[in-house]
Amino acid sequence: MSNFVQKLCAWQQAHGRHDLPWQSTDPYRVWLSEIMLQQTQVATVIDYYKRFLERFPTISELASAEQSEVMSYWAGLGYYARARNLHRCAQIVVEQYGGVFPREYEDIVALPGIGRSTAHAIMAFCYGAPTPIMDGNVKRLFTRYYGIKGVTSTAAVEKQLWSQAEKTLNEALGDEHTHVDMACYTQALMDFGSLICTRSKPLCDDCPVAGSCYAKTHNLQKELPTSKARKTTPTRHTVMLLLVHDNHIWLEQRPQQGIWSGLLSLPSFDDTEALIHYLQNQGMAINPAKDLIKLAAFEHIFSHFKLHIQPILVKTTGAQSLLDSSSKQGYYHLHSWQTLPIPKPVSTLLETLATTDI
DNA sequence: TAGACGTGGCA
DNA sequence: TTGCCAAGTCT
Repeated sequence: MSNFVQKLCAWQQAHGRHDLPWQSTDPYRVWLSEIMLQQTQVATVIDYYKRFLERFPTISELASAEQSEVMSYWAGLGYYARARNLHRCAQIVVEQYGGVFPREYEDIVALPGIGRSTAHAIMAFCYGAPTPIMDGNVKRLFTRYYGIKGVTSTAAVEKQLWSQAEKTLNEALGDEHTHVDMACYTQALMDFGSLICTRSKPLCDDCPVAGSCYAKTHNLQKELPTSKARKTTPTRHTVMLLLVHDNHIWLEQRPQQGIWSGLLSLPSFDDTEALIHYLQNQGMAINPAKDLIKLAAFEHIFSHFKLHIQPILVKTTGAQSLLDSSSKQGYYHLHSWQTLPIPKPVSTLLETLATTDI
């Protein structure tokens, strides 16, 4: 079943990226790009790569440079151990291999900053070695295509993925009717993961292997790869308006969708900016510096997230809107809202307000 | 082996 | 603003 490999290679030739500045069989260029691309997006790397290569055109020139100068060409890229390892690696290649990048896997993977995947990538691109890579793109593609469940960073799933990658490749290589261009296939895995089998909203309509894809067949594109459990509950922020008029508080009914659906609550906004717009739309002349009184913020815990609530008090003496019984929005007396359907944190807030001197 | 390592894009 | 992730490796 080497169809997968063949289809991906065909896709690569037609739709893949062919103009990246490091695409060649020169180990120095490939190695440098692989290091820069670790956990870093292509768009970010391109300029750094060009500048770096211009200053250090060969491994020997890199090896003989001062570390501080090497670092200066890396500044801003992040993960600076990569640059230190790169420099040290260049010196090792010069000293131990006469300036010629090694060809054997054991030698390559022993170099600083080069792990299993990078070593395989260098060998596939430069030497056409029949060996698979395993990066974020391949993980996403394989978990979906083969329906591999579980968090991909765990040892067990990682092992499965490598094993599947080898199996897939070996089946193609074992088929005497199939020629596998390793550089093309390796680039295909990464381009495909980055351009078609994307994290969110994968372009299954443009996918040549969608017909045999587990995730597509079972409609599990969103569930795969399995995302790891969050450690801390996420925090959302909201700003609540306490619009007070003559011992009355303005309440509105929550939308039917989302939290507290249908309950009465204070007008809520993503930020103060939105709150000001709201007041202006109500025809209120607002001086944000003077009329907006920030009360103490607090947090409300839901099952799946924390809500950070910033209450803002606005006292108005302007014309009073009447309580509209159909929309339920309007001014409620500060001492007669207790029987209304109001969410806990809001009633707590109103309680505080009613017993505070305003 | 889980955590650290940087920065930027995206929802 | 927060969280997640991106051509991973090292300790």
